[in-house]
Amino acid sequence: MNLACATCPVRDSAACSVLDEAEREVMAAAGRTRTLKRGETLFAAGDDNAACATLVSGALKVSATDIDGNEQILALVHPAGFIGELFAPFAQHDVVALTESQLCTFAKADLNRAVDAYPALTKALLRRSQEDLHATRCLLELTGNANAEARLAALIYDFARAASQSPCHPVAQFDLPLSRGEIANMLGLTIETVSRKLGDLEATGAIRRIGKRGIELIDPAHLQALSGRSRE
Amino acid sequence: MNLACATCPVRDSAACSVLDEAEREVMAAAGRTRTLKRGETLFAAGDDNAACATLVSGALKVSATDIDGNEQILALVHPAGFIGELFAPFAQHDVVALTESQLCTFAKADLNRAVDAYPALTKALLRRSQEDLHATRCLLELTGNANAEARLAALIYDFARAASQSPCHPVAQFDLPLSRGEIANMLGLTIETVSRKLGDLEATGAIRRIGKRGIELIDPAHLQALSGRSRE
DNA sequence: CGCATACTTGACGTCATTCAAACCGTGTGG
DNA sequence: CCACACGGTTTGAATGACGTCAAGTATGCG
Repeated sequence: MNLACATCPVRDSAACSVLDEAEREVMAAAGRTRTLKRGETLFAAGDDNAACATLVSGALKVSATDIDGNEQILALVHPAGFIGELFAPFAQHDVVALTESQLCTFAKADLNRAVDAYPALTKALLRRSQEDLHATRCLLELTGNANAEARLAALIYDFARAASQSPCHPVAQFDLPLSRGEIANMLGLTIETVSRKLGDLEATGAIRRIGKRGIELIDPAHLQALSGRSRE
Repeated sequence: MNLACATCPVRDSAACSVLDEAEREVMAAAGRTRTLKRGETLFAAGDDNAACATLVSGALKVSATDIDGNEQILALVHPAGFIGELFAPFAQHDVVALTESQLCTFAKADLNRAVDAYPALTKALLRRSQEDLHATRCLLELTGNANAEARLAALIYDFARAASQSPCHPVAQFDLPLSRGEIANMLGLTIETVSRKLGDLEATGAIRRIGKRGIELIDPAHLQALSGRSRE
């Protein structure tokens, strides 16, 4: 199936938005759309020829699995995000869909050709890569010092902002995109601790839980204070 | 002072190595060399117009400081490494010299011009950025699950490999580039725990301590096993 | 209805932190 | 030369936060 750039929801925000019409058509001819259901993997660590992709809709997780089989979530990918290790011969991590997701995939060789042909694309990918780097460092910062409650507060606050249209204001109510286990894997905690601290946050009036996944922000300022992060 | 690319030790490995002679001369005209003593900062979080730089010799740390003044080391920079957030208006983190270091610095505007003019440079920076991203994710993986001993074992093993010329074989003896406090900040531990676990590693015969900073690898395989990482 | 999966809750154990004191190498001044 | 102070490090004992193990409670699906 061919790409439908004309109706693409991330047409103006993904890396390919910097291309002109002609360039975009060449890319579209090389790419393929793909749909992943929740839990399906785009590629796994060790795969050679792992594809590159732009996420059109849905959400992905980038994760590593250690020798004992414990998963650690290293990053989340939101729509317009780019996946792909252009220069590594083998994939370093697993990439799995968190929800039903649509992607534009490109063979690594094709994308490398595009990078050589279209400098603006390279620059756009560099920009995304630096943003990814920053996001990863923020997560590192969070899991390095903070206690369980602060980690959870920060994650909830981040999700509340990600769920919002406006870049900086959190939305009042949203669904967690991650299961308890995934939250635990992301924050370096256990399922039980996540569950308990969620209970604590609810008891102190910072949030309210709505079903399993739903969260309502009762006291966003308190949450933000707990998370120990003023700006960002 | 102007750049002396002809005698530059990272001439063939830094991002600028992809430039041809003419391009390199233009870059050299825009850049300045700079020397930092241990503890001097290249730029601090919040600086606008923070410079970009290639590290020629020495070592840097990238760190964040939280509200209580706790430092967290997010990355180390080795020679040929590149520093600089091209697209962010303000610096996100602090960058400080760990040892006396030589750098080539460029104003952000100049580097942006170079990126627009030389696609090969952009691609080289993209490659470095993806490598940085991978390194940061490895650190995240380490601090996420592992216990104090495993973190320390992995860090020591990494340093032993970094100190070696050959990419993958650890050197038998080397000096830690970081103080106990910096190790603690990097691994999300306390000084005391680092000190104790170093003692444990010595007691079990994995390493031998030589003075404050020196480390001799007695049983590298044991170290690697402790670190819980088979490949990489 | 019965089973599976995800989540919650409780009791207990453990590892890292905290607080405190001692130690060591180095530089400074008497 | 010695005394002393100072930063970095080591060591010890007690506390506490999070993990582990285990049981119990939804929620959904065949």
